[in-house]
Amino acid sequence: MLMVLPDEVHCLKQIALLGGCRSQVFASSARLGMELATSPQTASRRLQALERLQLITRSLRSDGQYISLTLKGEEVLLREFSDYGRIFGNGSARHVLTGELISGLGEGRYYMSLAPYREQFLEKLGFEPFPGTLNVRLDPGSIATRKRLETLGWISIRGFQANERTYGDARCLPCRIGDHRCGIVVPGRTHYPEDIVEVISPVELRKELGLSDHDIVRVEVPP
Amino acid sequence: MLMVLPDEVHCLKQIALLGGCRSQVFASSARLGMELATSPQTASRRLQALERLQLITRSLRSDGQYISLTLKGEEVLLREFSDYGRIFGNGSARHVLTGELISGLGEGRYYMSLAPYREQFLEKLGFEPFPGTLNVRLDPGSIATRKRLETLGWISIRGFQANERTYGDARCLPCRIGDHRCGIVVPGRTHYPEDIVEVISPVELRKELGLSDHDIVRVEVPP
DNA sequence: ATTACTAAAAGACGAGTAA
DNA sequence: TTTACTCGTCTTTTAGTAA
Repeated sequence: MLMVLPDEVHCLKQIALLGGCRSQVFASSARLGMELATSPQTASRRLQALERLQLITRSLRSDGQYISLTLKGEEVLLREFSDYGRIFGNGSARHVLTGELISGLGEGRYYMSLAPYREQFLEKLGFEPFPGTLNVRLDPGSIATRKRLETLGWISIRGFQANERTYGDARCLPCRIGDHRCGIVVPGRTHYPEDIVEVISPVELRKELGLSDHDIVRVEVPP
Repeated sequence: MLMVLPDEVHCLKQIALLGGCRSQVFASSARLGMELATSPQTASRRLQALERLQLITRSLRSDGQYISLTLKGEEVLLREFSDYGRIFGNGSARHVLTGELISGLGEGRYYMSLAPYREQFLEKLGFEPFPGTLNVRLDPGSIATRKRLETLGWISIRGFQANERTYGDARCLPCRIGDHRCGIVVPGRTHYPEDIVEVISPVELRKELGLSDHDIVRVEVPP
């Protein structure tokens, strides 16, 4: 687990605020120094540090530099956002994700069949998951909403060891599809594609709702 | 405009995460030092600094201290939250505030009658406000939602000078009550009670919706 | 104008101590 | 155990310089 200093997070945030999340942003150290209330030298050093931490990428010009956040950098900020979300409560806002049903690789089915996971879902979500997951590729417009979900109350699922293998941690967010209580499941540390969510439920949703590939699915949070 | 260092914000955030926003939290410098990855001495110095900035209040015991955030401290954090909200987009989530209609002090009516304000509302919101505001005292459950609104796209209203007086800045968030497009208005710098929102609209809502004091009002964001 | 380096100045850090 | 000092050390900052 790498340590990012508050000063560095602050710098990263300013870059993101300038638009460094969506695209690269042109900014000189002098300008960044203004925003951070430091000297250009310090701002420059911050950028070097962030680059070394692989939180940003840069391309230098003679009159400034193009900066953009890496995925890793965005994750650092997302974690901050999540902290603040917890501080200020998650309100009663309703989040709706829409996307198209796709077929996964069958990995979900495998993991959902493992007793240590099943037991935790039963205990923490209140239902035993059907062995299989519903994979949804989000509409572009739902991706921002997906990021917002990070601030909500995820239930953590602990990993375990078995057969000389390690099964990782995961987390789960209660949700609903139609009238069915479900859960969005995200595997622990790995970097998961941001436009895909994997949903479990007590029943086989595909059959229950008569869904097939490319159908539009609507996931609502909270349930 | 006071300057709060990133290290100090970080410390403030940890206190809030421990529950310092809702009530006072018992924490020793040693414990805080653990969370902040610093020595107890540094954590202690941070607390002293935050107290001097009036961002927290403390009461010392022989075996630790009770800490709680002040309103000012919470505002600092809220501003951070708002920054992150802007970075990660504001999603398509729907926020609903409910509360009881109360009668204001007539100040809203006065301010809404001033041409420089009226013109800005027309330009930026798309309507000329009825000269008067609807004051709503939020249900306790809506207060967290109200805080969440801070991360959304507020429209800024500039103040002006007239008759040897200064009229302050304000900001406004488009919303709706029933089928009427409205706006939540918050005066600039002053400390506004967190459980009250002031709503403007192109029409006299009290008459239009047949409302009177103590009626329940439902404000939806976005419109 | 920029970035990045070096070196002097400033400031923060944490061990030790007292209450 | 605490908090909050002091003090020596070390890190960070910024001014200055070069590219």
